[in-house]
Amino acid sequence: MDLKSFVALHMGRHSCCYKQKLRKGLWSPEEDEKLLNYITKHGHGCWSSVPKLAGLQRCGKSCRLRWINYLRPDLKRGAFSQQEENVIIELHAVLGNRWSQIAAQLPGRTDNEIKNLWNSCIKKKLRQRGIDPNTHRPLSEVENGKEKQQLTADNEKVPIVSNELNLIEAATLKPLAVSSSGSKIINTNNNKEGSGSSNLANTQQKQDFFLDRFGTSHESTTAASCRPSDLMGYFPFQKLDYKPNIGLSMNPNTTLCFNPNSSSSAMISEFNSSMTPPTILSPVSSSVFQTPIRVKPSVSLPSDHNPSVGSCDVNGVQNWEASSFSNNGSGSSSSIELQSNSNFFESNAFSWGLADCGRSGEEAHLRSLENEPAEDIKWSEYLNTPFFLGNTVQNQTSQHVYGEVKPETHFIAEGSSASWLLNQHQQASQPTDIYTKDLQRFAVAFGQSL
DNA sequence: AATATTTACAACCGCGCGCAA
DNA sequence: GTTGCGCGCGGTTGTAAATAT
Repeated sequence: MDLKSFVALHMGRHSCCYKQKLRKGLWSPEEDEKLLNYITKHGHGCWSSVPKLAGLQRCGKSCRLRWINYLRPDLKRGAFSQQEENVIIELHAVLGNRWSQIAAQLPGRTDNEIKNLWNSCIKKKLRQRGIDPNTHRPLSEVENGKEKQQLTADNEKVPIVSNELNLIEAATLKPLAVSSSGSKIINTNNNKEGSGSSNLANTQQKQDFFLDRFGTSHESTTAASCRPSDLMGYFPFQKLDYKPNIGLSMNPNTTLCFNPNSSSSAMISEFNSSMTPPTILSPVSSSVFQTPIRVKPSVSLPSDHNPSVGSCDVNGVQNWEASSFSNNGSGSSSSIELQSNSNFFESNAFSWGLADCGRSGEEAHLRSLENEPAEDIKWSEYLNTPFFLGNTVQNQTSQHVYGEVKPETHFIAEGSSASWLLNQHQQASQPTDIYTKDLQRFAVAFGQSL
């Protein structure tokens, strides 16, 4: 045996393959049949023992992979639909290269399949449309950002993610470290006061949060590589100079009630005035906006975490007056000011995903009913995306991803992005860690923006 | 028709995590 | 606390088919 063979046999092979000479490479139909027959009859049990019991000259790991990626009976075969691609793009914007989590939202698809599709197809499509597949932002913006970052790196140690970090801080309604800063006028413009020293104490912590939550292994080594678009979907108002007084009512338990007296139209008009492309969408559908949203308790905050938030009525309905949120801890009525250069709405990622979706008759009907601008309906479409309605994804074979608006009086927030993301996070960490708490705070705050 | 290149997909590999001994 | 094992994940490589030259 020459050195090359020795190395190939002993170094490049998984430990389970050391002892015997095992087959590698493509599976033959006979091998497939053996494995399929065995697992069909006995289940896989311990994978390391499967090949022996099934009469295969393969390692258990290889058998497992073959089963999961190819032989499993519940696999959906065939090309990815446009809807599936859209889902992948949106989920990738949030989750990064967490293929298994993305695959979990696409029944019948494997992480490997999705990963391959991304690397071979979607990446290319996005680039052709001028979108950076890593950041989900326009390529020009990304390139400019890199240049700017290079120029300012030495002078300003404020990471690019600061915008999003500030946003999430705003959304959490109180400082991550309460004692660090009393003033919380959130200013997410780069290089402005909002990223000043009072926030720096938390910057690393928050950065870690994002890197932990969203970063991918190859992109998480620097703050600059944390994709700003990771927050797409979290903050549909990112582009706005958002001074919400949306009259959202909520109390500490489980139910969010939107105050019908509140003015969403003001926000919408403000929103409309700040956006340009026709594919950009209004943040809310009034049909959704005026209806209660039930939130699972796991999403809501214990009142002692945020005593300034709301009160509980006898029905367990949380009265959460957005306008009365104090972001400086004083309890006085003040708005949460979000100013951002993070051009969520200038990013083409979402519009790309929606570009193929025609306007339905249902849409027009709703628009006429509500006498709202077209963008409102588009937003309701968006809210109906799997990103917001995780359950929709699970059942995506029966419902168009960007399907019709369902004007129910309420919907379960378990399927909303906030709780969905929380669930995702809880899968990855202990629920008691600080980041989960922050995310919980965010989840509550996100309900506000719905 | 032959060869080179690209594409799409399958499979491998290393690493890290959880768990039990 | 350490070690070994099984498993799952994500990055990378290998390969066959398709396409271009």
